[in-house]
Amino acid sequence: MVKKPAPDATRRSEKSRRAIYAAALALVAEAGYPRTTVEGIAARAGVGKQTIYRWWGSKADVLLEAFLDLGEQMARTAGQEASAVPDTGDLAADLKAVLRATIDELLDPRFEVPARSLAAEGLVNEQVGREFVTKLLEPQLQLYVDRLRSAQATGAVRADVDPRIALELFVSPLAQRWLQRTGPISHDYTDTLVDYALHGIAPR
Amino acid sequence: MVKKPAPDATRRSEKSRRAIYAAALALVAEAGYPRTTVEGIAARAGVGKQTIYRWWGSKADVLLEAFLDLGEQMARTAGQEASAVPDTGDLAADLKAVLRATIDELLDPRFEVPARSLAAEGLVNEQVGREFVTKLLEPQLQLYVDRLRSAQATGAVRADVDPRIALELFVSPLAQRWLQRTGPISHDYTDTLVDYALHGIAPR
Amino acid sequence: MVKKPAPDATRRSEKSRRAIYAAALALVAEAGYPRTTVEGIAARAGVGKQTIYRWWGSKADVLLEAFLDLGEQMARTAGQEASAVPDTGDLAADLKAVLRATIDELLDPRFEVPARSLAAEGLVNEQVGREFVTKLLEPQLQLYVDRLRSAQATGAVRADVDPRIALELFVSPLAQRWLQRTGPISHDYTDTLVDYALHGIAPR
Amino acid sequence: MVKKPAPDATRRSEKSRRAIYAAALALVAEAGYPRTTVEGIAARAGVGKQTIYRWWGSKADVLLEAFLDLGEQMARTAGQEASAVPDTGDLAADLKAVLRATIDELLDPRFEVPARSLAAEGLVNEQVGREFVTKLLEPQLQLYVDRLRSAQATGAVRADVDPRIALELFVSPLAQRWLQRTGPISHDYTDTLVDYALHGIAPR
DNA sequence: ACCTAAGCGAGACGGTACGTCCGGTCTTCCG
DNA sequence: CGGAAGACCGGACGTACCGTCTCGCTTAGGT
Repeated sequence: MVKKPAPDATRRSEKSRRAIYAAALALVAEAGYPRTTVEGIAARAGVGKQTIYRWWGSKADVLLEAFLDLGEQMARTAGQEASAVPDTGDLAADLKAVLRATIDELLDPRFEVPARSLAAEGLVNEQVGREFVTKLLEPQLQLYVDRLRSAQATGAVRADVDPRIALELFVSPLAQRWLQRTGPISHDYTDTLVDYALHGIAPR
Repeated sequence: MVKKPAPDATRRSEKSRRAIYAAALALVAEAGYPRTTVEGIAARAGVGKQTIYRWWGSKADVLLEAFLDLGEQMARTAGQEASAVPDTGDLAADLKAVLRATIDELLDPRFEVPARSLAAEGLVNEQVGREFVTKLLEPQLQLYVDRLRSAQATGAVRADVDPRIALELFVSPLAQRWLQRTGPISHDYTDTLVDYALHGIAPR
Repeated sequence: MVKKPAPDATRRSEKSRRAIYAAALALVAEAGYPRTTVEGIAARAGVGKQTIYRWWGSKADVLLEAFLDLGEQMARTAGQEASAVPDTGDLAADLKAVLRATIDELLDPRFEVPARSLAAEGLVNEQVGREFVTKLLEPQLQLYVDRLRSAQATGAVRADVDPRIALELFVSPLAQRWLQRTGPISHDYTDTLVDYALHGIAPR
Repeated sequence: MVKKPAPDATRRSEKSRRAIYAAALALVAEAGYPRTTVEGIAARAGVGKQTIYRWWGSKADVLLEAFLDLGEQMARTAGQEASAVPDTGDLAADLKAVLRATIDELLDPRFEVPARSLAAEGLVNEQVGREFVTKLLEPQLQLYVDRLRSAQATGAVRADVDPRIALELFVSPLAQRWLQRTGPISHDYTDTLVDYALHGIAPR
């Protein structure tokens, strides 16, 4: 197998990298993913196409990193409070609060278009999908795992429940409604999901 | 606004339509969605490109109809038993059975590649997404709604539960694991989902 | 060799034929030859494409016949005086008069565009070229042959001169200037040509 | 008016340019002008279509330049003897010699097909026509003007004759017979033309 | 007066080429 | 030597026409 003689990352232009991220996000937001082109990103960033191909393998790669970078920036700006599900002792309340915040984020157009675009690419392009899940989705889900384990310690969740599966009861429905537009998403909706998930739909 | 003078559908070539469906599905299965081209479909179907553009607006449109057609054919071939969730009186068993069958279908490569491709396109292209949901997804989900309502009548599900939301507790997690590859899917997994959904994760 | 089962000319629609001629000439005049299409002619004439292909082999054929027809109509309208070079006894004057009239015709846009188009097609398409020459050009040139022969009888032209070649001395220069735009054409110019042709450019 | 941001000619690929010329001439010679396509030229030259459209505006433009280039090459190869009409003092002999050589060239298929094609295009497309005349035809004709002027100096041609018109007496007939196939072309024919042109067709 | 076979308008069809766009590579020159 | 610029080969796009092929529908004669 022939491999490119990997470029020297220490000499990489930070300015170009940032310009490319900005251009990629802007173009996706303005024109949508399919009408965003590598050529367009290069032109908008004032960068040669080769500079993009030198450091990334495809449009999807660029956007993925740009989006990760955006996430980091936002996290740094907003402070650290979001890096965990709160633990007030009231599991239902904690989950509802986080899901309400998630809804607000999902509806923020700065996130929506690139996130949706990456998710779409990830469905079809396994490599992008894996990275998307590993770097973006799974870390978020792990926070729920942590909170559920803590709830198991206090007896708020049965000990024989698998937290990684349990979290899907309320996270996946929201994800599907948002991604596939299978239904409206609202604070009431996620509240209901939490209630159903905690106590089931069968008579108690 | 300029509109094309809609072609005369009565003179449409049935042979071409079927050949196009077959070619589209075959190419998507072989090469994947992004490497499937309108030109390729036309060539494989032995059809002029214009014949595709005359009746469909895009690659996604063609594939959507081809997939719908495939579904109808399968349904016709397989008989009608699949058009409803079974109702043996044991809700948990019925749901588990249907979800196990769904898993088998999701892993059938004849379905997997085009379904995934259409779903991906639907994330990003709202029009395709709406049609995908309306024509394919929602009719399936409605079958669960029916079964849950029947369960409410027998008291197996609480009367105050919204069936359209309740079904997402077990359907959406499976959908997400399959679409986004966020985890393995197995019969055990869906059995667990049904148990959690029916009785909740909190202590009873 | 397979031959089409020649259509029955007796049942041919005269109305369609005339409409096609008119449409062809109009389109060539408006849009130029290369942008005139069989489809366009058919649409403009309110005729099916097959009706054109049934009776003609190509766009050039249609235009050629349309132009011949136009010529006949003009001739019929204008009377018969133009079907011969006048013979007043003064050869130089007769030739100059005819050439002046020819210039006026060449500059009439109703003739110019289709004539030029047909000539162009004829350069490259031998079949069209032959027909163009045989049916249009040669009959015109024959009139000069007749006049020159008459001049030979009166001694105004040497007996050993070949009239078919001699006429080219004044006709071909005009034709070339008009067709290839190699120079301006005017009454003075053709007068000069006649003088040079009659008496040569060498000292007498 | 929107204008393309003119490409940088200094970075143009000489190899591609030559390959395109060669392919264009070969295809025109083999298949004729109307069956020569930009796509075909690109494929034969091993070049992207865009490389053609970047530097030329149309098939005719390409062929015109290819033909000019061919002319230059031939001239460079053959030496400079052809860049003037010979001047032995015997005007009739000089003209006859040049016209005989011209006939040989006109019948050389390497010249015939592209020249005829360009001429045809030039009849209908004024821009091509102007360039064809300016760059190819007029420089050739100018050589006759020079020779005729020299003849006027020696008294072999009358001083009041316009050489630019006079040359058409023998050049245009040949041109027309060749282009429009209005008659056979031979050495005898051009000899006759020169005789008629010099001394006229009227009795001396 | 009816039948039937043709021409006819219409336009869908399998194709070819158009001129444009963009992907990914390669080359040139600048800092 | 990284980067900007952009020419290059390739290949798909969506459109325009080509010439062929049905469709019904007139519209004749021939019976």
